[in-house]
Amino acid sequence: MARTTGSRAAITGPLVRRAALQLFARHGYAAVSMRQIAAAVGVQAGALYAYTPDKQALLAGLLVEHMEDLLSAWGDGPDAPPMDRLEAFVRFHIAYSLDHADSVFLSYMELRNLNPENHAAIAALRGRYEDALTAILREGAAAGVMRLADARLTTMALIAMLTGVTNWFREGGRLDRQAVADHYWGLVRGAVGAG
Amino acid sequence: MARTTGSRAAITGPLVRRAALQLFARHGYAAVSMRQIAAAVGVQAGALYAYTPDKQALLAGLLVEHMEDLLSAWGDGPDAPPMDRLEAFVRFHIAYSLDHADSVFLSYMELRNLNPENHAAIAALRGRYEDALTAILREGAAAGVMRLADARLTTMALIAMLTGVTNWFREGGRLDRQAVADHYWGLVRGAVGAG
DNA sequence: GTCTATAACGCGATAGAC
DNA sequence: GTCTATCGCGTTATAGAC
Repeated sequence: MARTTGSRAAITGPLVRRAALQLFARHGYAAVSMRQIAAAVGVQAGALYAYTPDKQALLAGLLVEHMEDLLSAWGDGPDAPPMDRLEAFVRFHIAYSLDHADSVFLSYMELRNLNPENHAAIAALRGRYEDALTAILREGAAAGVMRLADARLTTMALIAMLTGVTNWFREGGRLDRQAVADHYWGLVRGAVGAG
Repeated sequence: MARTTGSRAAITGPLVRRAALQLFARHGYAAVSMRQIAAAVGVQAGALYAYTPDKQALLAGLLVEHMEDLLSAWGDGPDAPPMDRLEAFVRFHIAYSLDHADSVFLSYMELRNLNPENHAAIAALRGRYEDALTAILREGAAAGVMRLADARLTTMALIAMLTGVTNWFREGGRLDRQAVADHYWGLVRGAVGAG
């Protein structure tokens, strides 16, 4: 068994990523310096380069990690009726977005700071997530329980609507999470012609 | 009549703002240097300070200008029936967002780079725009032609959905602007219970 | 694995000539 | 109004000690 006493790599690594995520989301990738990240973790700037080859790889790693976590968290039940699956998707997407607001915001805002390869990788992962909703919508339309003019457009529209909850929702505000999710589900149900 | 021959202030000023808007939208405020903006305009960096006291005032000016233009472009017809006004809002918002994609993106992404006073000014202008939609929804609900659980939540949800069109719409793609607007209007109609 | 020190460069902003 | 030149500082990234 390897001796790790005295080494803090196992905890410093995640700390670096957590600090970078928070700072990037709050101030923007370009506005955050490696020194700020290091200070948040409690190490010197040079030490960060033991955990990432450079600043952009740090960002790309955060976004890949986020998309993979999102995809694995969405556990669809492919045998359930389409309306049940749609409701589950709506409630899942809202809850996940609110629980991971920093990651969600970052993965919408900082795509432009990725090089082409990293950008393509993230876009592909996002496409798989969108496909999950599109599949539900197509099944619902085929089963006659939803009325859709265009499944792909509806996918993009609904995801934008649901993700937008992060722009205004505040814990302890007029509506709690349950009420917000209920209201969004009502809007979605109407939008897919199942009001 | 003042002599202006030899002075290019009248054209350089707008050029500076146009270049800054494009670069800020493309790369992010923090990632763009005054030297880059100057190069895009064709002057030296120092010359920019004849048009703005500093970099942040340049950003704030762009955002105020955008919100004021948006508000004045939305010419509501308060006497029309609520469903007609809602349809007009949907089509206006989509068209305006696609026509001013850089400004729209910037005013969502770079609020955090404003100081508190500038931030409050922009938020107030945005609130007035949101109020316009909320008013339409409340009238529709009162008239019994819309069914809404919560007018303010619906406002935020619909604006996020409509603005999201800028994330995926591409000129010359599968759907043209007219088709996109028609489909979004169908979604909105269903969402407000008037499907 | 983390430190100090530093290389190499770009930044926002200003001063003063024209 | 625009230029050149410059100040003072911050940046990413690396080198080498421990």
